[in-house]
Amino acid sequence: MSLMEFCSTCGILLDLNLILDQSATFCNPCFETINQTKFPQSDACDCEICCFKGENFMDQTLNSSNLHLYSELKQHNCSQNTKPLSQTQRKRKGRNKYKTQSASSKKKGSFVFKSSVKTCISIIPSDKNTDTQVDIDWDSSSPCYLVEERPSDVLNDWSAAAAESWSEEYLQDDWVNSDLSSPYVHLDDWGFTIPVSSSPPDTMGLTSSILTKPNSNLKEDKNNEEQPQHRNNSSGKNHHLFKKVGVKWKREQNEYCAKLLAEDTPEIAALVAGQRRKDDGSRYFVGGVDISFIKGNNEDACACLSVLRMPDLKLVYQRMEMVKLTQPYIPGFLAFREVPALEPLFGHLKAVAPQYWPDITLVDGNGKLHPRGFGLACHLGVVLDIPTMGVAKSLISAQGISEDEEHKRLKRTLAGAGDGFDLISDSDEVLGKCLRVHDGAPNPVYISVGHKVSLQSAVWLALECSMFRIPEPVRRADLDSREYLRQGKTEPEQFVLSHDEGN
DNA sequence: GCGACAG
DNA sequence: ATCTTGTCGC
Repeated sequence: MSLMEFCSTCGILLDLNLILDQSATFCNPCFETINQTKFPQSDACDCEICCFKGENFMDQTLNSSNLHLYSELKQHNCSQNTKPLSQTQRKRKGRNKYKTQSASSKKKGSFVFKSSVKTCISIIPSDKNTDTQVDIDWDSSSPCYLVEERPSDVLNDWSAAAAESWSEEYLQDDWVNSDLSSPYVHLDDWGFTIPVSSSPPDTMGLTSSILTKPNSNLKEDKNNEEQPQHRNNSSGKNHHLFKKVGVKWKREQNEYCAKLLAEDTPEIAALVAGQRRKDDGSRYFVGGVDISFIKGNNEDACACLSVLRMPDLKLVYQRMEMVKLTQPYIPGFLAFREVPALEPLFGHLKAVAPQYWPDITLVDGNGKLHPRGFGLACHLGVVLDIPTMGVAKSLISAQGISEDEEHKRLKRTLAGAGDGFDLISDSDEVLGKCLRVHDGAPNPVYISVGHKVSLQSAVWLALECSMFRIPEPVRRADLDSREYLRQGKTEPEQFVLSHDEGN
């Protein structure tokens, strides 16, 4: 049973069998025309409810992946159908993804440019209160430049201010101006190619390619030929800021990685062997950490450490406090954002309730299952020298592992709690396990070694402390820190189970 | 060539 | 990480 679809441009009835790209709702002739068109610049819709209100488009060429932007714009410009589409309507239009994931940031008048140029990382501040939008080319041969693009006619004042502060911060780092050609060469052992030049020419290429691209602004077609030249010459209007943060962070990860222990300590081995759970009443404790955020603010967050007593999963200790996260989230470098916020929680625990010091801590993120084998769980474990393991809710692409068809097929074979399969890197190392942790939760979770624990033990522990899809220690940390924020609390909150209650 | 990549 | 709405299954 096929649905009726009409071309968004000319209105002709479409033959659905001929549409290759399901997100497209254009007939072939219109598609061809559009495909060579640029987004109209400064041609934003002005209707009250439109999510493109106040939006400026860069003169990107339309293609099948950004067609939905064009159809949205077109729809609202023609002043018809100004009501937002219902979810089912959106699904039929194939624009569900766009609506649910991007609409909120679009509303703020933010602008995100996805670089198509290799060898650089582009950053655009999306909102003065939110995280920096980071788009990274993960080609392993890419140098690690963070590039900020802000043509002055596209981004407004607050982003200019944000960019200034970023640039100041960057330039204070000694390594920014250092010669990259020698000190970092050893990183190549891990498969990274490090840029030799101290200025990133490809980035300039990116910039000029934006500025010189012919701009077919629909409203000003007379000026089309002149404008690119003009803008390209007035380079003083544009600011370009660079940072080589990835190089520094990769080096740090490699240094820590040498200290990583992916085997059970005698204590963990004994615990898993059941020697800590005999009827003499001895129990063990499992910690869980997580950080929750307020919508629209990626700096102020609530960090939480929960400790549960096993095997009854009773909460014995918890601390939540507001933290400032100064670093942006960059996939592969999550630890640099979250570890500084999580570390103090363990200091408090030691001071206040050392009797509840966890035998192992579950971390909301990956451990060895990571592009460089050193994710958040490893990082936290090594820094604090405690046993940790990673529990991630979605799969990170790393070392040949990705959510491909084969992976999806394997996931479907998992029938119940305890079922799982190894995640094997392209160099045949088992980096983690895709594991169904509970019968009621068909979605698996990704377990990997953090520090001082083997994968087998980590899997056993994950199963041992799960009542739902997410193992209880991290789940409690997640749920409670979210609730803390929801109630607008700001003062640290601590809970310690008294000795009497405990028995 | 582009996209996708924990939280 | 955050947002919303709808849907499915027990």
